[in-house]
Parts: sequence; structure tokens; C-alpha cells
Amino acid sequence: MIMEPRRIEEACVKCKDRCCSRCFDDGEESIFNCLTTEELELLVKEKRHVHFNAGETILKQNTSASHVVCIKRGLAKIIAEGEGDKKLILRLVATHSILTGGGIFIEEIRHFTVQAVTEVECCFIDSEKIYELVSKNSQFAFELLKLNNKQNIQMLNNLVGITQKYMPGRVADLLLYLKNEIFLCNPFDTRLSRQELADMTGMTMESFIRILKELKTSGIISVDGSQIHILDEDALSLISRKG
Amino acid sequence: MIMEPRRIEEACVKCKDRCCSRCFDDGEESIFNCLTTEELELLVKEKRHVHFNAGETILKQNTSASHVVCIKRGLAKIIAEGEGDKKLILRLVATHSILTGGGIFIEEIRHFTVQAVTEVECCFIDSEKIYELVSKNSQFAFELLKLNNKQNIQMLNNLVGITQKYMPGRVADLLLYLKNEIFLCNPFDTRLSRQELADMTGMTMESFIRILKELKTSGIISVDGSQIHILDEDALSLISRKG
DNA sequence: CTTCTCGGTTGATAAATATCAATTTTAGTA
DNA sequence: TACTAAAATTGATATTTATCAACCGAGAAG
Repeated sequence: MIMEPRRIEEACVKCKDRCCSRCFDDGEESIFNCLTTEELELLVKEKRHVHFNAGETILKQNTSASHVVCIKRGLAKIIAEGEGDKKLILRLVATHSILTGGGIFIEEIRHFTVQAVTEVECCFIDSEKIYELVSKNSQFAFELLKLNNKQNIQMLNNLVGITQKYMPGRVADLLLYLKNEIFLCNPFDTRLSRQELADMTGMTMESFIRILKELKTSGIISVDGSQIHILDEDALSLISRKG
Repeated sequence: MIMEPRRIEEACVKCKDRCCSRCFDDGEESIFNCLTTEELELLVKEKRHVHFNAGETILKQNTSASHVVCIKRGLAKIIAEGEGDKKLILRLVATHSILTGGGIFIEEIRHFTVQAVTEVECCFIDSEKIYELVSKNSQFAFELLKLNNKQNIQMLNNLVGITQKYMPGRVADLLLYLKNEIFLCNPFDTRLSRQELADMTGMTMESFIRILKELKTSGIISVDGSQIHILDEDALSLISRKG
């Protein structure tokens, strides 16, 4: 089964030192800081620490959402698989992200696939534990609502961008997203193929490459393999806004 | 101020009889059934009952999300406003829907506009009340999480559909959505202009009209003004799936 | 009754984007 | 180092979708 951890290591006992307070963090502050030590222990008790190689599938769309995954180290991509072999990469998740799989509170089916881009270290936590904590700790419920809301808004912006912008605008959006929200540094190494980058913008690889080249020849970015350097962020923002 | 209720009527005292248990319902079961009578009274105490005429703006994008709206009667459209006068209608909301505005748990800014399609009767409830109930009643928090999740998944499907399907597939999706999720009957009267219908699929009005005509001439639907009759749902589903 | 306006419709054309095939580069491996 | 396979790039072309302009028809206003 693809969705089952390949190499299940022993539950990480050291985690009682609140290492997990950093696992469920999708942004600055940790969603897990609000838990008491006992609650954290409950969460951590039967968790599975799993290692994935680049390219391996961590969660598979349409399987049951029995677990929540939190990424300790590495980079993964979230893929919505459509009809045929069409796919859309919704976003990337990096170290200290929590992944609910798109449907843990409803239907209990995962609505997207998650695949490792680099090596990934992560923990599998039983969804039941999350439900339990929601009822025990209202602050935690609140944090989860916030997280959910945030993802909702991100997807909304994605939807608006993809439907209302021409290709250069979408590519600009992608590059700014990668720099400002994922890699947080300027020459950044995406580790992603051109096909994968194209799949994040909903366009074909060939079209993506052409736009990238245009940006390169107009001196806005420089590209070396999977490494991208944004030279003129203002120009890129302008392209993003103008569509 | 557009976002302020135009005609504020007195708080609906009769609501203690749990009429509100039907207000926050986005599907079959009410999100509000889990509240105790006292909690319901708290919620209802200072709420405002407001009437909107067709075309009026109920909530405006980028204003502060100080209130939650629940629709008692009528039909409204949720619009994501983009650059220029581009707009995308995300979905419709009908009687017994709750509207959090896309950002009540985070940023506290509304991320979309809501506009009345027909006459709308609705209640404005202070967001603080919602926060309060989340901390008091974990079942309520759970229900909110479910609602949020559901909207997330719907938007995801929308995103995948719009990016991966050709126009006929998107129109088919729209018609099936209108029939099965909004109007729940077969010849249904959308009350929406061609432009609005087109805005739900992310295409231009002219393109939308052409696809509609194709469906009409192949005998899959019949159209009379804003009333649409799906004659061959299987064929439509096939078009939806094939893209 | 006529005129005007506006939403809907149609056709011709242009623009954006995808597809297909060929070629080059890169990276891995014998 | 040479060979091979995969990924990236480029060019030519086809398809999809948008744009623009004209036209139609129903209802409102004069």
C-alpha cells in the first residue's frame, strides 16, 4: 500500500521534550503551543516516525484519512490528481508543516496526493488524536480553524490567479510564492523539474519554459538548472499584478 | 457603508424557539443543533435581522469581517473580485447557509463579496459570538471545522475543474452543480444572467452562450430565458468527466 | 406606435495556449 | 571516456478561447 509508511521506526520518545510543538506549524507560530504537556504526550504516544526518499508518495488521494502527517524535515508537493494523468500541484509544504489531507473532518477521504520532493522525515499521527484534542482544548480547535482558513484563502487566491491571469502573471506569482513563502531566500533551488513547476501554474511545460525564457531575456530573473534568481522583484510583482 | 445593514430591524425575539438552528445549515444537518438553549440565546441576543433587495451587496470584499451572516431566505452569489473589473463567482448560497466571509479566523478581512441574487432575508451575528461559542462548545468547533473543510474541498474541485477541463466540461459541471446542489429540482430557474453564469465558469459570456447552444442543439438541455432543463443528465455527466 | 436601451445572440477575427516533433543539453552509468 | 536515457529547449502548427462588432428582440419610456 502506497499510503502505508515504508519504514516504520519506533515512536520518537524524545518527543516529550515538545519537539512536536514545532511539527504542526504552518507559519510562524506553532499550532501546538497551546497544548498542555499531557495533551502533547497523548498526541505523541503512538505516533510513527517515517522516512521517505525523494519521489516517494507520502499520502495518496482517495485513500482514507486515518492519519495526519507532520513534516519534520524536507520538502513535499501537494498534488490534485484529475482525470487522465492531468495533475495540478496545489502548493509545496516544507519543514514544520502539518498535513490534514484535505478531508479529515468530513468524508474522511484524502482529496489530494502528497509526494516527497527531497528526502522527507515526518510523523504519522492518528486522526482520532486530533479529534480528541479538538474536544479537549478549544484553543487548539481555534488554531485548527485558523489553519484551515488560511489554506482556504490561499486556494482562493490561487483560483483567482489561475482563472484571471495570463501565463506571465501566473509564472510571476509562482516565482514570488517560491521565494517568499517556501524557500525564503533569493537565489533559491527549487529541486523541481520544469514539468512540476508548470503543474503549479496549470500550464504545459513548453509554455512555462517559454515564459521563463522571456523573463530571463528581459533580465528579470536568471536561471541555472533548477536554481532561480529573482533579479528585479518589482518588475516581477508588476507582471503578477497586471495579469 | 455598503457592508452595513440597510434596514436594521429589531432582534428577532422569537428566535429563542431555535429558528436559528436552521440558519447555520450548509447542508442537511444543522451546525447549530449542538448548542444548548443558553448558547443559542447568547448567539441570538444581539443579532440583526436585515432585508436586501436583489442586486444589493451584503458583504464587501476587503472590509473587516466583524460579522457572520446567515441566510434565512433567498439566493446570493459569492464573488471573488480580481484586478480590473474581472470577477469570478465562486458559488451560490441559498436559504439556511452560513457565511463567514472567507476570513473570520485569520486576518479578519473578508476575502470575497456577497451579493443578493433574489430578495434576501438574513441575520448579522457578531463574529465575537462565534469565537465565544468555539471555546465554550467543542462540538460546535468541530462543526465549524467540518464546514470549513467542506468549502475547502469544494474550492479544490472547482480549481481542478477550471484548470483541467475545456469549456464544455466546465459548463456541464456548472449545470450539474446548479441542479444538484442549489435548486434541487429539474427545470430550474437560475435567476442569473448569462454574464453571471459565465462568471461561474471563468469564461466569457460569448463563449458560455456558444457552449450552451451546443448542448441545446444536441438535445442534452433545453433553455428558456434563465430557466434551464437538463434532459439527459448522463450525457452531461459524461461531458463533465471527459473534460 | 415609435424609439431607445439592454441583455442575449451570432459571426468574423485575433490572441493565448497547447500539441507535436525535432534537437540540444544534462546526468547517469557502463 | 563514451554511451544512453531523461529532461530541457526550440520551432512549427493546431486548437481553444477571447475579443470585437454587428444584430436581434423584448420591454420601458416617450
